[in-house]
Amino acid sequence: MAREKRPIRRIENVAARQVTFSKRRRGLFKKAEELAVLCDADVALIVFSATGKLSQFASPSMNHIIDKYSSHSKNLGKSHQESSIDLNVEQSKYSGLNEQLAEASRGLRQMRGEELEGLSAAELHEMERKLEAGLHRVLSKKDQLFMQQINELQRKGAQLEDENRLLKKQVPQMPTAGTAVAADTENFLIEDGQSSESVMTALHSGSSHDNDDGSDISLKLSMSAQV
Amino acid sequence: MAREKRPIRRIENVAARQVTFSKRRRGLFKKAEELAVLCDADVALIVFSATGKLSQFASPSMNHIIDKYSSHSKNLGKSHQESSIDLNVEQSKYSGLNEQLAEASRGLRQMRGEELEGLSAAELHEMERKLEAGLHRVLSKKDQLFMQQINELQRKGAQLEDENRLLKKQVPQMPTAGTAVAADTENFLIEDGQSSESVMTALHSGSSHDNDDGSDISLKLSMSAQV
DNA sequence: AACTATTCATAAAA
DNA sequence: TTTTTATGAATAGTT
Repeated sequence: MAREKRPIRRIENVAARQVTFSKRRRGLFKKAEELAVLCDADVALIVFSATGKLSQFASPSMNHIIDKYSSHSKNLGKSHQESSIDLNVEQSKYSGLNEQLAEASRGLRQMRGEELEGLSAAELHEMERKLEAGLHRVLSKKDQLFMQQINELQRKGAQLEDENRLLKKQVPQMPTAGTAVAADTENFLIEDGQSSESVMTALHSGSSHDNDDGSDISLKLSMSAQV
Repeated sequence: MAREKRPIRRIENVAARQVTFSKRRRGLFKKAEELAVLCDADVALIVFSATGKLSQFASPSMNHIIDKYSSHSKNLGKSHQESSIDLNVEQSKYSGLNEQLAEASRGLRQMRGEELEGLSAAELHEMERKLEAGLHRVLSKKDQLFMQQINELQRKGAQLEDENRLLKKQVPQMPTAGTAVAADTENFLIEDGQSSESVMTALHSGSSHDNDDGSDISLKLSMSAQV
């Protein structure tokens, strides 16, 4: 794209390669962001230079896209049968709660409709209070289940890590996986004070906006989707 | 880059957006590959179109890069330093959402209080609709984040399992080990038949009679009382 | 890092 | 969608 057309082969000269890398990397990231913005697409770009330095761009977030990617590529995936540790999520718990939520919501909506017609305000208030308390409980329960799920997965992961570490000790030649290099990105904190406070809820309307390929599936589980 | 310079904003016209997406996507992937080849870099590019269609490119392989990325961005944190896999949960996201929830709930509750005093029903209805939509969005987001979290943990767990399996093969004293399947992750699918019916919400009052557990029951009681 | 001469990418139109 | 074409961008080689 300039003085001469460069054949697309590995640039042997190290200095030249480095310079080209800098220039093209900038261009690539710029284009990636433009695509995301212009076309409302989810984009994730990860680049490691030959020297191991990381650059990244992600449209909603790297985690979001990697998750989406994982789900997308293997929905019919295998099930780690060899492992004694089960990493599957029990969905049944959630679906049950979601049904309750839907039902409660229906009730609430109905109640409100009646309210406009003119029943005793105090009476309605009491009913509403009860309903809300119920919903609150259900939602709290849902959060709790989510947190339980996460905690359990973390526990199992830690367990696997321990086992892993032990195994590595027994295999001297085994190289460790990750190369440590620079670092950056966003990172995580873990605290734990689960929510609290009030609650609420809701779900969505019947129109199933079907994607042709339902890539977004994962977030539909609970209650709905479009953010 | 052509007849006219286009501002980098979301293209509202759907057809135009689609056309631009096709063109730019091709260009972006081409550039990504060129960078990988010319500069001997590891590159991973994942793109989901607005309609959910996936496109991807990865230099050595998607799994390789995602793993490398995971190791790289990991823990500035505690434990698990030996492992390249980060099992920490990002919690900060939730706290922000919970604040929003609390605020929205406050608004809703307040609004209901006013309703009893007698403002225009239509007006109130509109306000309620808006508030509910907002709550809906926040809750959906929350669920989404939870699911993301769980997906990621599962993915990482699966990764550890794979690594584990590999290690076991190399340890004579430890017989078991399955056939190693290449590949990656897991996942569970959530089918979706999403509810339907719109809904909504409620929040609570201060009294926390925490769920001992009979949340379902009490909820159903209040509902039936209502109906 | 800055500067061009070129090639490339692409917006609009078909 | 793909092609065409006029034009804006990206960048290879140079300074």
